[in-house]
Amino acid sequence: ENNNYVSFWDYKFNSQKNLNDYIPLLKHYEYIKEYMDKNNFNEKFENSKYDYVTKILYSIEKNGLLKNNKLVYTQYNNFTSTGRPSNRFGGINFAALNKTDGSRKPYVSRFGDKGKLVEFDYDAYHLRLIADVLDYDLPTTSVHEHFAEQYGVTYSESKMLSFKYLYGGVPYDIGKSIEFFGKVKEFVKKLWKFYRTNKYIESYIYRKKIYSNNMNEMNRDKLFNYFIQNLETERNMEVLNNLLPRIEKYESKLILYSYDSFLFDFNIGDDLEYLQTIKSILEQNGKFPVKVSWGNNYHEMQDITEKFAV
DNA sequence: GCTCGCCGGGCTAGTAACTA
DNA sequence: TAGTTACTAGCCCGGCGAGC
Repeated sequence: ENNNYVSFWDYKFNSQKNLNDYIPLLKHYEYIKEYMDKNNFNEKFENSKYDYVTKILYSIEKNGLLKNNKLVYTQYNNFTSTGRPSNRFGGINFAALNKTDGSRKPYVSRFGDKGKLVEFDYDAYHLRLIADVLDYDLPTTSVHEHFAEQYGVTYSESKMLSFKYLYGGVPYDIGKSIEFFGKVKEFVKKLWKFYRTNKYIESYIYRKKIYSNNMNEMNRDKLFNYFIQNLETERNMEVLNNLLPRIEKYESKLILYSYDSFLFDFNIGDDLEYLQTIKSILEQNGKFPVKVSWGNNYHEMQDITEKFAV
């Protein structure tokens, strides 16, 4: 938000009571008025799906993560402009935990030597999501290797190029030579045309309307980014809505949701059956393959995907 | 009552993390 | 290409006291 006093107080004095003793009421008025003026509140909010989105995110929040012998909690905000929940609490942005500098090391299992942290990561998630929308068959093996062969480059270069094409636009020659990106290009074009004509688009699963009068400086690639992040979030919520009731009876807990990955605090007593149930539901009959890793802490995770090979 | 200068809050822009 | 949160630097400007 533009009114910086809110973020300032939240950052410096988030536990301070009686804020009205310090902040004039008119400052609150300025903040709320500015927000109301900028946003369209005329549309009635009728999408009941969001009731369970809130419940799902709460069911993750309440489990907490064990850090330095005490539980720390996260807080999800699912009303972001992209629809993708942000996640922070107590000065930590959990979606931005550094992977290499040891920031993740203090997070361990609450079950001690009878527990492990287990992470399920979707392989090339956005590429597979959009392939599903386009009804295009991608291989169940590594997507980035598949495109590396078509581009004639290495695995890491292929990953970089696919991201570039997906979010920065598909070049003419790539659209012509690689069928998948040709279809992506066509889809992005149609989506943009619909948005320009109708002044909104709908999210793919919940049919939530995204209105142009609530968006700043929209362009074709940005719109596609919004569409795909909404798709990712809505599909994840559908999957979690299916998964959570099935794993309620176990001791293990889902403790962190990071867009294409799900972190569980696994009690070894729950056995392989628990992990196989999760993998199977996340993958949806192998349509969205996941990689599995585990470790004694969130920094030192080891790939164990092969242990699940049939 | 006017001017000047200090102080500190308001605000913007930017960086660094991470995600796809 | 898009997003979020945490945090910092530095400029701008208004409040206020001192001095005349």
